Amino acid sequence: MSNESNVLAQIQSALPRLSKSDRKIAEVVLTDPEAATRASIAHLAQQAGVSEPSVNRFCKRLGATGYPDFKIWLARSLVSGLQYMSQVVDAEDTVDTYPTKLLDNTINALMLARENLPAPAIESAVGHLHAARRIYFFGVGTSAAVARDAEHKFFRFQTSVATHTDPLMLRMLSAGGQEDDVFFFISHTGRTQVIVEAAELAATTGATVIAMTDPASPLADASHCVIGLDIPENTEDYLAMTSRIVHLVVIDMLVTGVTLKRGAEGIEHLARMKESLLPTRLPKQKKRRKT
Amino acid sequence: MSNESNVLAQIQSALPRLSKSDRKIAEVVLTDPEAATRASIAHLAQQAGVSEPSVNRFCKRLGATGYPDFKIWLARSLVSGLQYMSQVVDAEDTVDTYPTKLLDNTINALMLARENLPAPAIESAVGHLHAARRIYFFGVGTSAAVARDAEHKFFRFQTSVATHTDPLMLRMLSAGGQEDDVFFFISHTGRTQVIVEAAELAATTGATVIAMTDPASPLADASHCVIGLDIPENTEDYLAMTSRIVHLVVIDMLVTGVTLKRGAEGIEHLARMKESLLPTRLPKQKKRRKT
DNA sequence: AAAAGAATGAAATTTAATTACATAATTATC
DNA sequence: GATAATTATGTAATTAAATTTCATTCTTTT
Repeated sequence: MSNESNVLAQIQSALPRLSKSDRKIAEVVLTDPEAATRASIAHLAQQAGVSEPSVNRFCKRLGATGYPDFKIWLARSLVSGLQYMSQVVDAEDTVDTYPTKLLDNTINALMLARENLPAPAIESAVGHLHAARRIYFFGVGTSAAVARDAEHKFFRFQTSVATHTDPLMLRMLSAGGQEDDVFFFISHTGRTQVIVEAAELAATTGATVIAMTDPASPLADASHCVIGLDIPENTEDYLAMTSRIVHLVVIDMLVTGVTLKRGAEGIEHLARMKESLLPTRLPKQKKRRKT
Repeated sequence: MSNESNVLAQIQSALPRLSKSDRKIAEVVLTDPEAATRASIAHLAQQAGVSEPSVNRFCKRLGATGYPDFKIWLARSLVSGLQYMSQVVDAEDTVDTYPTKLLDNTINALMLARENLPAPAIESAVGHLHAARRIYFFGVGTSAAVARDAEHKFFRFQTSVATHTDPLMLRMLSAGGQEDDVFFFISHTGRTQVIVEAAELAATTGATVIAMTDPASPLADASHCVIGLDIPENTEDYLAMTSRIVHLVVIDMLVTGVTLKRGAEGIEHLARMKESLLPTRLPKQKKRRKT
């Protein structure tokens, strides 16, 4: 919890966990971070209705060495007009506003993930996936797309991979897990019944169960290896799931990790695969910018 | 006189006009601005071999109210830890480096897209999709996942939607296009033969052809409406396609746009759909506190 | 209901930044 | 080329700001 880039995202995500006065400070900062970078500790304390030491402690808890340092962090995360908080699209939005809102939400989710990357979990997952004889990627709803993407990527290795969304298939395959099998479950909430049940089933077999989900969820409890990501909930936002994007990038990481583990041979294999796609492409024409 | 968003450039250009000690200070700051944001006035003065008031005056001459304010300016002209250039993953990378590289590439691609958002194209696409009686999302390879995601999202409206990857199906369906049909093609390069051919076929029917692709490509030429995105090519990077992520977010935009166009009725419909998912979830457990 | 623990604020302390003033360097003028 | 005027720089004093210490008040736990 101490990466200096993006304090704002950090504060945003920590908000629910904060104490009363810390929350008051956080709110003042989030409301007008720009102003906060200019304010003295006394001014900010007064704004939030708390004491100066509280502000100081707040800063230190976030990882800064003190208030001035915190202001620097703040200034750094106020880049290029990007909105740092999760924004909800509403009926008043137009084509000039909602695309940016969605992009900003996504970028912020990624920046947040960047700060609390579960490197050990990723490393362990890479190890399991590398060693696996057979891999199943399971996800339903929005996560089904992520699972399929993972399948598509891992298919390029010589490991056998499968994805399913049918609850029956899920349960049957999970029950039939074997040593050297890896079951990889994807679920933002970790509370989707079919998925949790399948994971619990798979865990009773000798297979390895990996989950990309909320670490404080039933799915996480049922798994051997948990890739926990700090993603803002944005439940209001039923249209766009930012978590899905983060999940996809994590899949990229896993593929990359496995490729690196396979060494030269693996990298070469991928290069060959890529070459094999060339004939399906038309020749490149001169670039002509269309506005 | 005081452009706070670019102190570094300002210092750089003022360099020749500066006095002896000011120049010394400027050089120290330019050499390692990052460090300067963390240094105290005493430390910086010592580094430059000048007195503290000299540093203070230097800051004021640049337009800041004082040294701490100057540090804020400096911090703002530096961007949060994020690496700006596309980085290539190589064999030397470890679990501590490649995940961040991939994330940075993705974030940068999104930020770039954010700067040149083709709002008119999005608006026009939204109009077509809204009016459509039937929608086909076509993409192959990595873009197939994007197409499927789009299908999954648009399925929630009452419009009929379909995705296919089979070249034969693609061609057949494209040839059979009708007025009120929308063919939506997804391809990063815009040079995938199957896709280009299908688009050209579809364009000969009365249907509307939309493409999310490189604006300077055969696919773009064949389409009625082009959503052109400025995405770094990163061809080296055969593992992770950042373009795919940008495409997914654009799909989110289109879904959002159509929902907004449908007005209250549409939004309500989506809210209902979301509610219908609740019973498939296990109850939420208490959130663990994290320090 | 009591005890332990965490959170908060008042006051004291320390640290950092700024100002005032004196001295040195530079430039302009004769 | 010397001297006055101006500007630049540094030392020391001052002020402002941030931090630590410690006592008190809330929470939480048993």
